[in-house]
Amino acid sequence: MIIHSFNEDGELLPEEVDTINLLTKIPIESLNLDAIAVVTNLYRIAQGLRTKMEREVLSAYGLSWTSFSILYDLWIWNSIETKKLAKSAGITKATASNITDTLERKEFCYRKVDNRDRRITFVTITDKGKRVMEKLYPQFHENEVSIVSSLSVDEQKAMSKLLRRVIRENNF
Amino acid sequence: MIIHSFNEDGELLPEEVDTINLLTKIPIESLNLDAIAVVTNLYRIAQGLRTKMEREVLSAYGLSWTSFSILYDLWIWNSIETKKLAKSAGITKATASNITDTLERKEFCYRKVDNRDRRITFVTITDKGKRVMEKLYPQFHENEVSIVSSLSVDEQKAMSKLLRRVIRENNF
DNA sequence: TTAATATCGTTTCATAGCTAACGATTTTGA
DNA sequence: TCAAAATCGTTAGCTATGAAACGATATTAA
Repeated sequence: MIIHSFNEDGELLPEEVDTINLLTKIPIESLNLDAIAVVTNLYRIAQGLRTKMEREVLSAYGLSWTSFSILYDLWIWNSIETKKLAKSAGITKATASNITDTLERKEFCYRKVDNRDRRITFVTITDKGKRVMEKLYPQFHENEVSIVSSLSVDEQKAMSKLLRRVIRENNF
Repeated sequence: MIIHSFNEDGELLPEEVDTINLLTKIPIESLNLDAIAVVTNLYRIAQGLRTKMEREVLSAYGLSWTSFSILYDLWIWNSIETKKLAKSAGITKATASNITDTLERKEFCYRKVDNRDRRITFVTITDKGKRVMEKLYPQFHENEVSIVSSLSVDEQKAMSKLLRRVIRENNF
């Protein structure tokens, strides 16, 4: 009956119905089903987005989602420290270092130690890297638009507004 | 000035402002800034969510995000085919196979071939696995609730509704 | 100045994750 | 009936990923 009151309008996805049916049988003091719905569905879209982009756009260029996001940052900022690169992509410095290796091997970027502070390494996009992004990004963006096209512009704006609040509150 | 009309209320995150400033200089026929905002912020939360959970909850149990999601599915369904496991977690069968290896080594689950169709392998959670989830899940859920607590219940419901539409339209 | 501390990027090592190929099994179609 | 096709999970070989440790450099404190 929790299901009933929670799914009066048949709004829930089939997986959500299964999950709630089973979770409510498990002895947990307080279960916040709305929070579960937000988190689960949010992550599901992110995962789908990533997989779709890798399959339909990025694989043709031999780029993973994370490699792309690193190259994207380089495209936007031209030259940037490894640390900022890692933070922006939400990965560790170690991973950023590895991915920079890969991108460097493909000649999409190069490294240069900062002379003023020799602990810092600047990563810079090459012309080859720029050409790839100029060809790649329009395709990426097209898919991006397509994925959210089921929402009206107002709904997109409303969604972004809520998402930003979550980002701010959690320092994401 | 695009920025101006787009950020009249100071709503945008600093990274968004940087990105738009630079993207609008790049020659791309049509740029849908609302779509970019939704996709970018959505993924950013998913990444933050995953990292936070791994650091603050899952690492104590030696579980990655994906290992957890597999174990969670087993907890909910008790016994399930490898293929469904992979689909539910949004990973390939190969990865699901690897993670099942790891979980089996920790004695959180075991495999059993289906007698009616010997191509199918059922993965089943063990008592040890269940005990871990009973201890782990409340902590996970607590964080889940905390992360979306900046939204009111109505906002959470509205958000989920929009998210579900995107999932349905994209078959995510 | 010098010693202690902090910061930055890399390396190491384990697991996660993908694609492609494979062996075993079941289903289909002539 | 029986060969061809489809399906399932695993393996092989690769890159991605993070934690921890490390070397080099910079900053701080005495």
